[in-house]
Amino acid sequence: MAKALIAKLTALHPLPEEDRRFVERIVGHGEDVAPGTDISSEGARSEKVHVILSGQAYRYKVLPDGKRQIIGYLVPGDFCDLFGFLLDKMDHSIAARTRCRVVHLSEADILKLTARPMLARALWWSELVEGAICREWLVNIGRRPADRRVAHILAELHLRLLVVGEATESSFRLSLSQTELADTVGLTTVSVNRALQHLRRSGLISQTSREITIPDVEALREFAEFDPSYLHFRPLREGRLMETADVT
Amino acid sequence: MAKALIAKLTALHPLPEEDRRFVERIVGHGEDVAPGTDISSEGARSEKVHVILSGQAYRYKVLPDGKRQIIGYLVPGDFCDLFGFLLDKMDHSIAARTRCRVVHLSEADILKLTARPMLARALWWSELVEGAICREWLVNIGRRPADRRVAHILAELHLRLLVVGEATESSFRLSLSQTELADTVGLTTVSVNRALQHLRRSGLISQTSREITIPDVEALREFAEFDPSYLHFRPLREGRLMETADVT
DNA sequence: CGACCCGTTGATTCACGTCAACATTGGTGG
DNA sequence: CCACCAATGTTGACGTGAATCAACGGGTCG
Repeated sequence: MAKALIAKLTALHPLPEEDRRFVERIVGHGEDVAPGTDISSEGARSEKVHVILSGQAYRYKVLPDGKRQIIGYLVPGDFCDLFGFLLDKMDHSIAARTRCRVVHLSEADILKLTARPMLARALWWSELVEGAICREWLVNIGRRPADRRVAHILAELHLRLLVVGEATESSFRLSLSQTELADTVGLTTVSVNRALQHLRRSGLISQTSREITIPDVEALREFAEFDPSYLHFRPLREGRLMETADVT
Repeated sequence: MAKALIAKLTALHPLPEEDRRFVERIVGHGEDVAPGTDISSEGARSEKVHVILSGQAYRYKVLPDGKRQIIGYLVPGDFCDLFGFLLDKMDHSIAARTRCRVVHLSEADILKLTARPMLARALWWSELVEGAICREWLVNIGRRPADRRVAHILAELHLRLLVVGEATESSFRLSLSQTELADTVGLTTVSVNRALQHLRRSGLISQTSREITIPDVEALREFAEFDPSYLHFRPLREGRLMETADVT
């Protein structure tokens, strides 16, 4: 049940068998969260840290007038709310997109986790990558026209899914609705719809229902100005750094 | 010379005298960087971590067509590029806005820093807050009209400056040009200019050259939908957490 | 079968971008 | 001290990309 989490934590570095069993022991089995419900809400001062074991979730904020902005996606292995933990209270909400299996870790659990250099470092890494993605989204929303914006998020999702084995070289299943896509890239559903049509007509993607195929990945990326380096898939560099000490 | 850095690291918690002297020893005196020049460039694989001792800098990316998006501001005490360090290479650039004094820390230095629980925790905290700001910017750019966008960044800058004693309750010096403001909030200079005019005409701000006064802070914040909680100025909660162990 | 969510489309509006000129400021060197 | 220049701020006219509004079709679920 902690498979995804362990996979994530070992993406960086093999995890000592001891750490591995330690994680398994800690996480237990978690509980289910129904699609559409909050895992953690803005303003909450949770005593627990939530970790997604399976399913997908997203971070979001809503404005007074009801507009929503999605500010990140969470996949199995992700920690939801180190925020509520280290920083007073949550500054945004997290909702389950699909049915999710979520574990609640106590402060003590987190303490034990982060006391282990390898695990602590994995947490750091994951946080830095999430920050990098957020910055790239800022560029995407702030400076790109609608069609490139949509192309960019598609290219990102494709690669992220590819890396975890949930996409092929040239196709993937887009699990997001156009509404979610719109709230992610700062457009309306109508604009997203038209942007997708534009991408289809240009032959950059083709679509049957939610299955998206990308005939020429390079072409899509170029159009989207997508440079994958911000995803940092070659995680830690050969660094001696932190090999010995706890950078956490 | 390390004053600002120490101030930052102690914002969370008083730093043991020992840690304090340790920091002072490590940082040395740094070197000057002229305004407008990069402290760290996208794609760089720096062996060093840069820390701003004085002056201001910003993170940014530029698109193929020359458009620029500013994705964060750095103030004295901030670490520039844990990225280049933990994650292979820089995914964005950092430029000095004003003359900056910058120290270069080696891997060994960072190791020594982060080996100290208090300092490591301060790093974590600072990273989390930066992430929170980035997310709020995403909302700002993605979902707010031009005038609110500008109002929001003004409200944020005002508060951030106020906290470090560089603003009064009702006024501050806006050191950013309208061009920089525009690249921050994803608009053009013309739109920023008109948004500012709108704010002036509504009486939400008044301006003499770069000095901005805010007659009614609450009014501005309400208009901007600015809720300061994402800045997390009440840093760590009473948490026993990490009091004893190294969460870093 | 009806209710609802999702995708799609067309007509229209409007916020913001673009372009171009001009004013103002501040710094620099003669 | 003034002349010059570059960067910054301001303004108007105009174009356009995306929002808005509204309607409709298809799939799914109770």
